[in-house]
Amino acid sequence: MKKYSYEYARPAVATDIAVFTLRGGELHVALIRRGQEPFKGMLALPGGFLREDEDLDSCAARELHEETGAQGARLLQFGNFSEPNRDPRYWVVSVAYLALVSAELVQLVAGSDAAAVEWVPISELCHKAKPKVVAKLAFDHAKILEKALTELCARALATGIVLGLLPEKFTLSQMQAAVEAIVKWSPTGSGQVDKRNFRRWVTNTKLVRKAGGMSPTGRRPAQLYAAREGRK
Amino acid sequence: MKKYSYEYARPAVATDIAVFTLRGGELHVALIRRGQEPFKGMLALPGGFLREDEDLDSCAARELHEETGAQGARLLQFGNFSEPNRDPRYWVVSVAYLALVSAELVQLVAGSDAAAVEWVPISELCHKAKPKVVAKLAFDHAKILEKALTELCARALATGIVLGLLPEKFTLSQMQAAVEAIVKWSPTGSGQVDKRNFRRWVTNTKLVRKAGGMSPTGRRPAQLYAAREGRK
DNA sequence: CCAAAAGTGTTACTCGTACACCCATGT
DNA sequence: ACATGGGTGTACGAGTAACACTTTTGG
Repeated sequence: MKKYSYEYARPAVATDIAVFTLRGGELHVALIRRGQEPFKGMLALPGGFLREDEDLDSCAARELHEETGAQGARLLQFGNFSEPNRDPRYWVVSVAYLALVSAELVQLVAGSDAAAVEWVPISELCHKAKPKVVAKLAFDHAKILEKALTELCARALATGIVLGLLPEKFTLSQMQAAVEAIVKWSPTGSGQVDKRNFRRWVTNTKLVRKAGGMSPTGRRPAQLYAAREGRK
Repeated sequence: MKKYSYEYARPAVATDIAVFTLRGGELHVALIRRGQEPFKGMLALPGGFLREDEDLDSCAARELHEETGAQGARLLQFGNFSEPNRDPRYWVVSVAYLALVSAELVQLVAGSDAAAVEWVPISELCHKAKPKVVAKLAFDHAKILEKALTELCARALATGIVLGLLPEKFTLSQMQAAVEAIVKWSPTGSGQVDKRNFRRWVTNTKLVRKAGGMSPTGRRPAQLYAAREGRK
């Protein structure tokens, strides 16, 4: 059964992914209800082990696809977790990613270990609009999620990362709502973004282009935009 | 001989460290002349394998100490390198660190594989004041060093990272020279720092404190400063 | 007295931020 | 007609970047 032998001890290397999406205007993260010990019944981040024929980014993309069906999403590596006994079973080093997916394009599927994947609102995991995760998660995943949230907040405005939360075409109001749903969890965040400043910022940084057409949702129709090529 | 067996393949996990210092006003990096195949005779970054009782940061600190004698230096994790065949011998995933040490406090020592450690000026590895590494290094270490340099440039001014290059007490001119020795390799860098702006910046950000005493070096004596506690 | 590095303020500009009103449409 | 979200410009303050001369010492 144990087919792989080495002269020195080696850790298993895994990627853990904090997959975020927007549902009903609220930021959610995809979590797995563990079906086995250890931490049976607890929530954990999806993830899986690195294979010999892939690098870490490919591994994260593969796991993301296997567990959410999402393809080509924005993936961002943000940290390594290597404390010796973070997994009670055996030695595991995890590389943590965060991913942003558009709820419309995703269907959660049961993972390879037949555990259920669910969208959990951040508000159920953190209290008081701070990135402090108070919920109990399996392994050190509370710590990982906390760092993911912190990274996400820090980069929400700096890069075009929010675009991952949006459908292919979107209005600027939707985009602003997405940013606000993120920065709500910022440690320093007021949680409010000025509409005119946001629109000036978004047109200066050439992250989006007019996509033509109007959205008939709401009262007055709004211009549709799309992410500019170069960074899907 | 092969005492460790696992059900699935596992990579060896290593840390590779780009150790920078200042010698004669020039930025140098510590490299090992490999004594064995593969890449025998070529230069490589120092590094070593993760042990079961330590996390990645400890591993990097240990390797740094073993190969340079430096202790308590500033270590910054900046990337993972996991391409499947980056090591021709077997499967290795590397976590890359950069470290800044003060030349005065360091004695390079031969590593465990009895290979020689040498300080190599960046100007011998890169041409044209850009962080592009043109020298041939073992494995993918040119790529790693390139990313290390890019990170270093990006953070030279943003954080107190340069303080690692300086002795315990230093003058502001020395500190500015250290910053300039780094940003010289910046992709966007003019390579010049304004003296008055630098001094205002360094006193606003409370990174240093007056250490008392004057340096007799140079013509007119200069105030001595030291890194403020909280961040050595 | 001359060479060489230390030390010191002000101005212009850019960027971020705060703020209020009219417009187009569906009901 | 009115309620709802879409869309627009300006003024102030903070932070950044450009700029030159006097001071202190050793030779």
